[in-house]
Amino acid sequence: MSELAEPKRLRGRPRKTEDERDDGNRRQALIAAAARLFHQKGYDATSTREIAAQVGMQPGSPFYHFGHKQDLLLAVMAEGMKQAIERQRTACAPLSGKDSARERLRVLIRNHFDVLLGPDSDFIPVMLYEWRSLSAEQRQTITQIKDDYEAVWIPVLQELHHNGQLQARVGLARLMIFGALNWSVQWYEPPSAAKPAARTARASLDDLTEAALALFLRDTP
Amino acid sequence: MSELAEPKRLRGRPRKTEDERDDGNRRQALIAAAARLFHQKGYDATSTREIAAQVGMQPGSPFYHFGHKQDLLLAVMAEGMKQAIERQRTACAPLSGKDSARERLRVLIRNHFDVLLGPDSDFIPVMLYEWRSLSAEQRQTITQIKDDYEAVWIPVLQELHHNGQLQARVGLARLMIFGALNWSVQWYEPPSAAKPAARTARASLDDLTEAALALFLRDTP
DNA sequence: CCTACCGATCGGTAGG
DNA sequence: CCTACCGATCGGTAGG
Repeated sequence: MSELAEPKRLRGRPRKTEDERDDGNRRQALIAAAARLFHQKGYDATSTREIAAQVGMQPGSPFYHFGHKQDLLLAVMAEGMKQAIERQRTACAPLSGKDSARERLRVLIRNHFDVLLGPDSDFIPVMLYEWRSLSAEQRQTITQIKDDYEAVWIPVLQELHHNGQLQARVGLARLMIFGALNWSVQWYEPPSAAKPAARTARASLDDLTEAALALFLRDTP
Repeated sequence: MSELAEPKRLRGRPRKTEDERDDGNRRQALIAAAARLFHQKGYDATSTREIAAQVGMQPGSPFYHFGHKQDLLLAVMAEGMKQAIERQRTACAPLSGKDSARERLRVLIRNHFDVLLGPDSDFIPVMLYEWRSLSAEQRQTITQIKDDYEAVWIPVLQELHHNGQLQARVGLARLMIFGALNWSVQWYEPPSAAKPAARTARASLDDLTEAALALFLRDTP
């Protein structure tokens, strides 16, 4: 009785129903698992077998979806940038022409920290730290998407530069600002309620954002 | 005649003379070769065989000097930090109590860029980007040395904070400043006379230093 | 997507 | 430090 009444199968291979075809589904699962493992252990230290095991596949099966391990890495990065651009667009949507350049930068930085350190934040760190493992053409592909992402920042930084709130040359300032933000992947630990006896008060992503603004920008005149 | 008159052997295995024992010599050669390769291709993508070949050893011979590949990685990082601390001390030596905090920070940043991007700059990038490949104890070892290096920065940043030249909390400011500087490893290309038709005017390490100061510090009142 | 498999490479070791 | 070697693992493939 209970067996027949059980609507969900918690073990074994998932059923493939008519309206829930695998299609890109398994592919997406591979990308997500790869992102997690590449982030945790690095690209070279992760075997395609581990990725397969994480999604319940056999060792050779990832190569049905991706010809080479490198293609999986590219897919992780492309998916991550796609999401990052989408989230950036959403974050900027409420902004109007009335918002100051400082406020617009705040929104961009806050969203960037979220993409780097928030939930589902395996993809972009992989992109930042596994660049070396891409082929030359693959780098071109990602560079184009990354340029799209950064393009939104440039007019904001230029306005701040003209304001006098940002002193350094805009080109170098952009590189250093992204460095300061991206490096947080190396040291940031989210404030956890689980570890109440943490040594130091952990900063929130809002704290990081305010600190970054205070570091980079002069007070508005 | 000419053979007997030839004092140097340019080919073959180097002679081991009485007063030129190998001792740490070969060990140092392994560390230097490992630093170069780890920097170029990453730790996991570099085989101990390649390192051996670079110094003219047989595939198994590095393990006479280092029990494990990981120990070689630790040695690269420790050697790099030792040199970095030494260079930082030398750079700071000419400073006197009369120098402003801004000037002291300038010296620290300029030296840091040199350690990251100047000649013989394979070691520190390896330390920054291969942290993940260390064991827990190894990380402790390096963390201690790194704390020594950063300790010199803290009073300088504190003074700038009290001055009002540095606005952000000193702790977060330090992390973000190091991020901005360390990230340069990812994008910096030295200005090369060899490539006169370079697309953009390449920045020198002095340029980077000034840009960093302009980005982080307010004008002295 | 699984089964069954291959060639290559890798970290590491024994014994001198 | 070399010689000779081993077990393990890995990316990738043929064939269904």
